[in-house]
Amino acid sequence: MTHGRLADRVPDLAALELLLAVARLGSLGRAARETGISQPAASGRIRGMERMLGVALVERSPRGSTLTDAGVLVTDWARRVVEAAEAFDAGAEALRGRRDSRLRVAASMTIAEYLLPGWLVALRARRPGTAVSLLAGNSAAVAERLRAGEADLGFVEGIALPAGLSGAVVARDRLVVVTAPAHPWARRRAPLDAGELAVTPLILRERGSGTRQVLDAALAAHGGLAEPLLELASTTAVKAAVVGGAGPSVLSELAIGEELASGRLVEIPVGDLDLHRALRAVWPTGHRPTGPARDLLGLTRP
Amino acid sequence: MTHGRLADRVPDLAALELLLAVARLGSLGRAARETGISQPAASGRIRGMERMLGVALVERSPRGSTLTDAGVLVTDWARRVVEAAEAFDAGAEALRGRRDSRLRVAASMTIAEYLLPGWLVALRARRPGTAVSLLAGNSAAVAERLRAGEADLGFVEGIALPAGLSGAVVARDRLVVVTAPAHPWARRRAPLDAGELAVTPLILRERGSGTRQVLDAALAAHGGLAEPLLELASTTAVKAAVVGGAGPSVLSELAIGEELASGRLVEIPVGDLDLHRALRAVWPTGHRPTGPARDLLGLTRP
DNA sequence: CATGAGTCATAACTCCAGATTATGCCCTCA
DNA sequence: TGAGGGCATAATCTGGAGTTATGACTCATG
Repeated sequence: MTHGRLADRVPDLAALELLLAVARLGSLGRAARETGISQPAASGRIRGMERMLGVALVERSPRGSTLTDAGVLVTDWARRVVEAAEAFDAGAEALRGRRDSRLRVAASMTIAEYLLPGWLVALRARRPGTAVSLLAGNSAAVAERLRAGEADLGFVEGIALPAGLSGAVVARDRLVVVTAPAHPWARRRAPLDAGELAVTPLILRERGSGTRQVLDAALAAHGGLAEPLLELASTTAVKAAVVGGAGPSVLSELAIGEELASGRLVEIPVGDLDLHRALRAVWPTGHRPTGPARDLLGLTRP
Repeated sequence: MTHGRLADRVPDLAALELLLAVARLGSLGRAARETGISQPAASGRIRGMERMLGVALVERSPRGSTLTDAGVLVTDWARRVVEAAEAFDAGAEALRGRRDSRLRVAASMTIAEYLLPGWLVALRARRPGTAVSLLAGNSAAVAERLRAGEADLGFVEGIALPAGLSGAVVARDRLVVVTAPAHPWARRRAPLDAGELAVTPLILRERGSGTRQVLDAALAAHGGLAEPLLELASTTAVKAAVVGGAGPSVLSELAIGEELASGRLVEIPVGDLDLHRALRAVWPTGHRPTGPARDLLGLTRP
């Protein structure tokens, strides 16, 4: 980390949105109007970004503004930030949503964290104005909500479908054995085998997490999981412990994309074990999703 | 899009960073110290986020603060925003970098847009303080810089290695035929074949883009590309035109992940055409990368 | 050419979000 | 029982970002 806070070196969201608008509309004034500020304010903000970044972003001319070469790149990077912010917003809105929402979703943590916000952004684009409420919990809690009629659609990551529920696979996920790069396993030439994994104490989430259930079931033939090395409350805490070299763990590939790409974590292949798992949308048997629930379901498998 | 600007509904980056610090450190005061503000300021900011989101995020107690259930979710979503901002920051810093940087990188647009920022974040984590400068252009420009000694490492997406350069494949990419969901091709049952693709006018980037070269070469046996329907200057403009229903296009899968997931674009399978392409790191033959260039190269294939 | 409709920049003023310091209460632990 | 860590409230300050008003420039057009 360079010294100096990130916020001092990255323009705020309003400025990034403004830049996207300028790129799209080709004029500071039009972008200003679209974002609801005055033209001088827009001009100033863009100028401020250019000063902050030390690079000219837009070419101003008496008949409009176009992006410079650097501006094109910056705008693309800005778009990623704005997209992440949109996912945040969609998720937060659902979290705030009250009981009377038109679509009440219950989802397991992994799905709520990594997949649902994107789906909600898409739903918002396709069916604007759909009020969504979100409740996150483990598979049992999701099933309970559905059976009690307190949720219209659920998402779970277990192996078996909870009793009384029907479902459809909406995505696949794979559990991955990971260690810090310095761990001895990272230097193995032969893949790990299931027996070794079963006898090794791992860093895991608390009992009841979907990840842990699937893993335990997959290792059943080898005696099941060893007693955990550490039990932590959140996936993030587990990742931090593994990166810190505390020991190996098994995590969803959804959770570790960034860490693998940057080399902070290393994947350890396992020879004789299939750790794929299905992520399912679920609903009470007999109550096929309708209305907004059906819309959302439709989005999850393009 | 809901009315009301995104920036009014998503906390600013400083607040999100603060939240991550609270999650990590378990105390408002410690998080405040780490982020360089006073404890009351931190308390106020968190309170402000909770008011903005309408959800309690942290459980305050006389011996520290821990995240609520909702807080865990929000923190995870916040982390995505912060990571995107870090990529933005790393990219922007490189863009601003001057000639005397320790590592001068030249990259094609696609790589500079989608892959390089992540690599730079990782490089910064592993070799803090490496000054990087970035220059983006097409393959020919990258090759020119390298031969002139004005860049230490290049990244290109062409088919053939430019003369005088050696390289190593660092990633693979696939070109994808896409249309809006309403386009007739989206309702086909049989995959498209190369002959059809070759005679169909497409929406494309301007001549000279790596994507267009690869596509033209792949279709050479079928008479090459038809005259384009539209020629646009940026990938973003192409995407917007396709989403708007102007016609089909062929784009890198790196560029359209979000649009495919949300259903704004539809992938059209092509039966008899392999549109994979290699993304390569390149350097002048005989000058194997050393120092920072070697560090960066090492990061690109974990 | 003169005019009007675009564009963007500059200037003067206002205002509030978010910072600071100072302080108090609460809990825990030695 | 006092010390220390943790959080909240209160009073105050300030700078960034907004606003309106205006001017300069370019271009299409009658």
